Amino acid sequence: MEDYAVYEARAEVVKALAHPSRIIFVEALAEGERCVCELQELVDATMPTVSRHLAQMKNAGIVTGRREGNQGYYRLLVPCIMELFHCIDAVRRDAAERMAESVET
Amino acid sequence: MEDYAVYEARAEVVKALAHPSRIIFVEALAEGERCVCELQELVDATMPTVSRHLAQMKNAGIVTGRREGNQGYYRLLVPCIMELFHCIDAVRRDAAERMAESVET
DNA sequence: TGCTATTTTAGCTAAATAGCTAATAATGTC
DNA sequence: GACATTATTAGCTATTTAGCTAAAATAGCA
Repeated sequence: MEDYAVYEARAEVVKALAHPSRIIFVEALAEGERCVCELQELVDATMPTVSRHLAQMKNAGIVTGRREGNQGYYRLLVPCIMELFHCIDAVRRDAAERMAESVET
Repeated sequence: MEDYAVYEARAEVVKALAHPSRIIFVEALAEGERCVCELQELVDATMPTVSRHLAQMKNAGIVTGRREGNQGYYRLLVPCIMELFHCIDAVRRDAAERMAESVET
């Protein structure tokens, strides 16, 4: 309760990952820099929507953007975020196992 | 785009962590099982609100709950989630450094 | 300058999330 | 059974988030 700001800050970063499209972007950016147009092709959304997602991720400090010519490029600032997804996939597998068990029981 | 469901599922788990109170609960539960009343004391919210947060986390497969007497106990199912917070704190430190640099420059 | 391509911002609406109070369950005790 | 305690669920309102279209930047090129 005392340094609640720390938890709010953490939540901001987590929120910046809490959307299917943004997770897809992180996964793509983990392999290297991508331009906005490439990222758009990965999801079913308009360019403005993609741009806003990227802005949110940038604001949270997850990615950084640069401009080259008339197109924008983004790259992942924190590769360790990929480990999170491995962890999450483990969570999901565990949940699936518990479901299976409870059916048996 | 083809197995979009995987990304939606991941997003559900991430969303279940995307709130200051829920992050506080995860941190507390990382140290061991806690009853609902103990968790409530950690945050500024009513019992129903705490209960809903815990239900969401349970639904996402992050925690599991049991009843003993007339009080409920929860425990963390996936300790690796704590690594996420270390990663996030690193993200925040990096962001702070970049801020400092951009001021100098 | 005028035109095109790419990205971002503005302004709006619809949907999701978070919180409360009140009501209901579930247990334990007298 | 009556009552107290703890937790959950229901029903509601306020805030936040996500998406779109339209408009505005930004950069390249004729």
